Amino acid sequence: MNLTLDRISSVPLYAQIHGEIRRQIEADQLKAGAAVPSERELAEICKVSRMTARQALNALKNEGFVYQERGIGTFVAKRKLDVHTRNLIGFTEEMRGRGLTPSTKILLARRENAAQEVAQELGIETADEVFHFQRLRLADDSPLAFEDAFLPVKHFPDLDAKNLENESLYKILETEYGVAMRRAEEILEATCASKEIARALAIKPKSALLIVHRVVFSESNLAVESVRTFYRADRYRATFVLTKNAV
Amino acid sequence: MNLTLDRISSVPLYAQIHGEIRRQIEADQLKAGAAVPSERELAEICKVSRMTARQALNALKNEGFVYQERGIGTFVAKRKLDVHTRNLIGFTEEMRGRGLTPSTKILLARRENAAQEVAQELGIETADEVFHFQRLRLADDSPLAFEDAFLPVKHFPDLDAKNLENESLYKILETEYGVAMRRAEEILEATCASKEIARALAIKPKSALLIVHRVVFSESNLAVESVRTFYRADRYRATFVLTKNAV
DNA sequence: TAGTGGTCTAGACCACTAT
DNA sequence: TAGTGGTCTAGACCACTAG
Repeated sequence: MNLTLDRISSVPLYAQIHGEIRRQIEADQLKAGAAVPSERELAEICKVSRMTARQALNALKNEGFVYQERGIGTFVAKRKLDVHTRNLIGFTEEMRGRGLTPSTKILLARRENAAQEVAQELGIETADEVFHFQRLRLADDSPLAFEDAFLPVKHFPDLDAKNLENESLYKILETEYGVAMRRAEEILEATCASKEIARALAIKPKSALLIVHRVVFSESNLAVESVRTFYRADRYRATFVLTKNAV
Repeated sequence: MNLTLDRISSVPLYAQIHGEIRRQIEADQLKAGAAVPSERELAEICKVSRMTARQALNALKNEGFVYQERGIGTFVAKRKLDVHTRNLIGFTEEMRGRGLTPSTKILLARRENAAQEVAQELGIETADEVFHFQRLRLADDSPLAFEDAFLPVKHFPDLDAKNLENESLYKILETEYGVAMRRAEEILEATCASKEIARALAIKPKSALLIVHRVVFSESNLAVESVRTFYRADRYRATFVLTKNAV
């Protein structure tokens, strides 16, 4: 295990350690079942306290990359299902992680007054304006999902003037408005495609769709986006890692 | 905030603090938006170190119950979607959490040799035996899901002799075999009901179904169960809370 | 300036596992 | 007995926010 830390960097030490080990697991340099340095070893290698090393391993454990056995050690977890750790990331990032090339076609982009349900989800008034975007999401140039998104205008003035077709929305919010995503609530359900959505996605009506309804919150707990994504069931499956006691 | 800890208990202090605050939030004694004691205050109240208080708040944050703002404080998060924190729990526990009465009808319970895919998911050989259970899951006496589950025989001898109809499977594994669940990988997808499943669930063929494919791992990283659950889309939606940097 | 959360240290004791 | 992870302490400095 070879690990050099940048102590001047603003990136916390535990995050550097976490990132390096995760990189080695993803690059298969640390193979499934292999031992990861123990907390005390890692602390010694990196010249940090045990608590800092522990924090790095804890994050890896919560992401499902390693597991720990008391009295024995820390080991790289075997993935049984093809689970891409589904963090809080946008479409663009997720598709790249799956080795696909994402692209987007904007079908609708306008300002409107918030419908009651949307206003409630975003924590705003129905008199307030929202951006309403409908986007067709493609992977390797073939339709994958239809997206219906709402964002509050007051927090993102002129968002509709940005290049939404080629830039990741979450990236724009972070770089242009300084709003970073922190948390999301998701509801997943199944349905059959309506004629309109079937046409947009180039599938037969009544084909199965996976609906992901997501409300995204910023670092300061602002509801930033309410979005429903209708995925073609034949091309998309959502993956999660669940852990007990995510402490 | 009124918090008394049992220092003799085997339950860790941070878990007691976490549990008590979570209880108050779920009972609406701590209302959305309300301030939770700061880390230092909580440490003072409970007579623990700040790191211990912090560990309790961290768990609440990862579960989406609170959010923290640097320089300001810790607050109870507003839930926008009707998200029941979907931890690593079984059907029985989940339904009770949703205020429904779960019941189960066993359709199939036998031993068989593991199919290749199942063997791979459970990390066993195809020559090894598995229990194969098919169960109809009901909520408030109405069909909700069809379940197809596989567990390795060698780790759970005589499991088929247990009372699977009335007891939670996960509870049996824990109390009878000392195997506690720690982690699961899940894949969610949408499909249309086949004739057989439609009949079992009392819905029309080709109705939408939500499939949850789950592989569950124990504390010692044993693959304990591979299960596919076919939920009626009209009666079930899966909910998640995602957080960035689950450290 | 006072208070907050974010990070980090250098220890400690415990229960557990393997040899 | 030696090593592991789980828990806990009593501090410290930092960047940030509010009044």
